[in-house]
Amino acid sequence: MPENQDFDLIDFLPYLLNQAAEESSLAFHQVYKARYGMLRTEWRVLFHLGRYGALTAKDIGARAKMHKTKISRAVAALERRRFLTRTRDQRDKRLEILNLTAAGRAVYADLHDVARSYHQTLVALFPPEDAERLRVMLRQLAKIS
Amino acid sequence: MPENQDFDLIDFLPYLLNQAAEESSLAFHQVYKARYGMLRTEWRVLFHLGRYGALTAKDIGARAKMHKTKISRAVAALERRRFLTRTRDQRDKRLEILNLTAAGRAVYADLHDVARSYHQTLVALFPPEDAERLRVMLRQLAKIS
DNA sequence: GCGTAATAGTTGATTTTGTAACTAACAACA
DNA sequence: TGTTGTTAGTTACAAAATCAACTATTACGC
Repeated sequence: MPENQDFDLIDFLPYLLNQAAEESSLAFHQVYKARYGMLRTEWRVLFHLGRYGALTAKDIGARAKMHKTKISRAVAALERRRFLTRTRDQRDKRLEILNLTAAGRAVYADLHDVARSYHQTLVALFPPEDAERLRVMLRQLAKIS
Repeated sequence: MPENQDFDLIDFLPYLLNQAAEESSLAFHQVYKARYGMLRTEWRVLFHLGRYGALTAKDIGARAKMHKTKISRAVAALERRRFLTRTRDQRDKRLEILNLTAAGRAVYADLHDVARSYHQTLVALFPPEDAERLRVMLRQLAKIS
């Protein structure tokens, strides 16, 4: 059984993904940092709440694959800025239901627009069909269903 | 000019790339952590030295897009474990030429093999042609500055 | 119901990263 | 030559991530 002796670590998929992820995150990261002083964790929490509506920290953790301590601190930071509110679930008092405030939704709308246009410039690097295949493959690798 | 109103942040390319990168790095990360107690920065430095031979910290920074302080600390850690040695360049005494020791090369060979087989299981998720396109697209995304 | 295990979320201690200031060596040029 | 600017690399301090322990609540087995 022939081993592929040509394997080059420079093409190691996790490494390539990392490089592409870091490079492509950079420009957008500048925006939410400069405009709203947010960290990546905070942007992610905001994004999930804006995208899916009311969620608990646990829900966000499951969807975004973020550790609960990161979420806890991000939620606290967003609450301090009045971008979200917490409501104790009366059925299960361990749960906190998180909701964006009007201010939080405005930030979400703004960043959503920036993200869309940035996404489009990235995707324009490739023929539409390839871009679509990339999307599907990345989802598969991320195990998002 | 029609804006694409269907844009869904869940398909935001930097986000997808991040998720895919993290998910796909995980299993390999466990290996170098468990076997050699290495951090990701240390593995990256080792990988570049194993792949390209003698380099300076500056070279590694340019190739891996790592910040010099990360490299400095990773090099110090690898030196403590006797995985590499430093030699002052006599032409330019600011430069330190880094070389893997025999022990370092053995670690590199081991991890290279693990990476290769892991890479192959990942790539096997896709038809060869798609995998190749993925590789090309990721390289392109990694070069955006 | 009672005791034990599991879950949601927070907090504190430790580790790692990021930022900026620093040393030492080289380069450019008057 | 000497002054100024640049580069390689380290270190100190601040920010953030990770890990473990903790509280409060719910679920399960009996």
